[in-house]
Amino acid sequence: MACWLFKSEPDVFGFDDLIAKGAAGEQWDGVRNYQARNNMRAMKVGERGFFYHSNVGKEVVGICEVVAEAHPDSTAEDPKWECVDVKAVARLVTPVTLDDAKAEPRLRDMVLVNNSRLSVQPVSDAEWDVILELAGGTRPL
DNA sequence: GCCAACGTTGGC
DNA sequence: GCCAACGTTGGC
Repeated sequence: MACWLFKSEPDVFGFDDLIAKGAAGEQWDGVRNYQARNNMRAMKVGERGFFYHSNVGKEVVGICEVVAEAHPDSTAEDPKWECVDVKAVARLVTPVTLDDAKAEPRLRDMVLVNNSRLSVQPVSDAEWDVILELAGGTRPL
């Protein structure tokens, strides 16, 4: 199973906002970037992703799970823009900051470290495990 | 608030 | 199809 990373500004839509949506989750709308859209098209129900807070915090705070595969983004005028639905599943015990990720040699090639502008990113299995290790694991919502 | 990096647009 | 101009993102 592939792993992912979703970026959002907590001022606009943070992890707590996703938690508030409950088990039904929420569509990850607003993406207007082909690379990010293509990443969402590749997602399968049940795959998990990190939830990263950009600008404010600059840290990975939780884990979410895909509950609906890519479909047209209802907030877009052009149906070429698609999005998946995700729900929150767990918090990280300790958020992992961008600085933490940059300081970790095993995350040298992580997209988060190298391409800060991509809002939906693939994460390798190895990177996934390293982030969880740095986070000290997860705790239930 | 600034600016670098990146992606998209549109003129040629 | 190239590339300059422009807009946006996000770290600092």
